[in-house]
Amino acid sequence: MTKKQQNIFNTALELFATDGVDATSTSKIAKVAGVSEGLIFRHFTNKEGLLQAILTEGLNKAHEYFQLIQVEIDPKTRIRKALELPFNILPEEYNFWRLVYTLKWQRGSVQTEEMSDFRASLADAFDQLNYENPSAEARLVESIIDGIATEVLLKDVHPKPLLKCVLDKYKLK
Amino acid sequence: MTKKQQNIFNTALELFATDGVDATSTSKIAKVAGVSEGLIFRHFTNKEGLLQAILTEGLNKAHEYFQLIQVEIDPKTRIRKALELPFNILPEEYNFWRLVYTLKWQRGSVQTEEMSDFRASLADAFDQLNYENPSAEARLVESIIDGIATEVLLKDVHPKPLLKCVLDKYKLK
DNA sequence: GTCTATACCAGGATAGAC
DNA sequence: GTCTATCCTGGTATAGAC
Repeated sequence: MTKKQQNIFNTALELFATDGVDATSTSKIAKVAGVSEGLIFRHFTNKEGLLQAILTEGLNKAHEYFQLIQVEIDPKTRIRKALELPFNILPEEYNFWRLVYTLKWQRGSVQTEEMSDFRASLADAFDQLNYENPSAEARLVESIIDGIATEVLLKDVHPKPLLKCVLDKYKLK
Repeated sequence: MTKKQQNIFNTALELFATDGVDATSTSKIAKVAGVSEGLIFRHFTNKEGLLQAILTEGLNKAHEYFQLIQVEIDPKTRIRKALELPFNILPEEYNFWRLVYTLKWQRGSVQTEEMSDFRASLADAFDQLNYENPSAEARLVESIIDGIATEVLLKDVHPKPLLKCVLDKYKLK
């Protein structure tokens, strides 16, 4: 990736995340990135291509995080690490996740394959701990993660006190 | 509201919710609603006015739900009713809530005034029950509600098993 | 790799007739 | 209250020069 290509990539991510993909024009991306509009299309074919480039790059990284949790053998630790996920989002990753959460509502959730692995490994953990309904528990954890992530990404306050409350509910600590 | 005005209102809500506001053109709304495009502007001034009309109508109804919870005196019942919220969304209301959740990510959450009342009444409930950090608990409940609502609205499965799991965490039954 | 110029179309919005 | 016709802007995308 050349310098200017990176510029396009980064400003597009920023603008897509804050204003939404549809509300972000290629001309604005070019202007903010300090680049000619034509260059966007040279490098990324079209606006959709630019979006896809951003998504695949970010999802690869994200995939690693999820993997790190699934390899955890102790069920309690696995659940705890999952619940800690939204509290460990790095500031550099905010834009990406805001984009992902926005897109959920229009294009359907991005990538379902690795997410179902993640859910399965959570259900397995709850099963080991003899919870009554492991798969429901797994779905609940996912929902809680989503809910807290939303709070973190939108309110921009790092809500450490919340973590204590959640872990408490699961008698982890 | 005349018949056609209602048509515009309803199809706009539907399209806004599924495709997003920006991706929904006034011409498409007109076409689907079986109405001339000009009529939209006669009735709602502009696209933004149409959106606002939809939002204020829906938020008034929503406000009532929240009020119903806040008047509940027993703290346990109040918390339980709050947590039940996402499970009681009516199918007719799906589009509205999908729209609201979408807009969160671009325009900032719609109306913060009545929501902070709601949060305060939750914190108060936790306070009465001698929880360690009532305000954090209140925020957590809100996050859980948001997370589950997302699950309900996007996956379109009514996840009753989840309810049992959540109530369990709060020792409500 | 990058820029300028430009084609082309679609979107929001208005005017005026019925 | 409703429709048709139309204007104008701005958005996506391409061509060709440097």
